[in-house]
Amino acid sequence: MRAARLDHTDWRILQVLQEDGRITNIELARKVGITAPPCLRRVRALEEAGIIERYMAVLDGRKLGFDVTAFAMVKLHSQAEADLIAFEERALQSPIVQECSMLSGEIDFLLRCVAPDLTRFQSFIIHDLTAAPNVESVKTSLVIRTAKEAAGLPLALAAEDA
Amino acid sequence: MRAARLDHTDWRILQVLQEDGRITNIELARKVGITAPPCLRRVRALEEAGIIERYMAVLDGRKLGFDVTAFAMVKLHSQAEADLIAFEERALQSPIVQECSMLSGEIDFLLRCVAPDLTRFQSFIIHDLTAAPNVESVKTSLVIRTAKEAAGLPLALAAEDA
DNA sequence: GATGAAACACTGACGCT
DNA sequence: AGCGTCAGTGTTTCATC
Repeated sequence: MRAARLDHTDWRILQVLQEDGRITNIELARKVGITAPPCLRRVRALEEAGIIERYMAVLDGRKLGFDVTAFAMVKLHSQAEADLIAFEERALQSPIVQECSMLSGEIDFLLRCVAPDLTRFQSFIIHDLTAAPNVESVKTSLVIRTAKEAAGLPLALAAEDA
Repeated sequence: MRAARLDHTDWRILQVLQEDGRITNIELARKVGITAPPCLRRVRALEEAGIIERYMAVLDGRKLGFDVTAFAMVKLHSQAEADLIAFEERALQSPIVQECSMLSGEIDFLLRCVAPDLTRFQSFIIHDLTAAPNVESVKTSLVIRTAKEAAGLPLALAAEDA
């Protein structure tokens, strides 16, 4: 589903809400140059359309004891659709998997993983990934540091027509 | 910096706010079983401590015209700290780079990229990445589908002591 | 898109346990 | 230390133009 055409105000609303999801509607309205009621109507419409999927608090994993972030690159033996889906569903079972992307090319899946310690991560890799059916190989890389973490979409790149 | 010890209520607050960053304080308080004022005090403390980094709206990239998501795996010639930092800073210049992680192992950097189309993505890879100093190789993989996108931390894994 | 009004939420001060 | 009650202020949200 593609959205109805967005105007400049909508883009600015999205930009601001992506930066600060808890901004009050009044301040948001002020920032985009309209008054509160139409601003709220626009936000609701963007939510309805699924353009705004949800709002979330971004937490600091390190401060909460998630000392390990890692990527797992998975190759499967079979790339038949049913087999891809089967693997995906299995990967999603684990709370350790934060993000699961199906890729084109040599690697079939890239998993972003978070764990409290290496032991838990390793046991996930061995018992849940390597041991899963159809898995040919799993290569893991620990994240040493993350410079920019899921910062949000670069809306300026797509808002040129508004 | 490590945070002060969190109790069960704090963990539930984090869990709820990660799910719904725009929940009203009153409803949040109700969900975690206390009244609004102490609940708000806890939230503010969690923000102060940097445990809650920020709040954001999660947007649907596809509906906004970001048809391409891809990962770029970069190897450098030199892994000296200054060279790693130099590359990182350069990568962060581009709005296309959504996430930039320094890795251990063969691959030095993994970049999560978003672009409106393949042309823009390709031009980024060629002009900004491959042409950058110290870059040995860049391998890219397009994301065919994302099953679970940066869903947030699996707080249950770390909250066992509270 | 703006105005005004009513319902609701936020957030301070204070007392309690 | 931390929770709860109360009350003033600001915000959300609806009807209306």
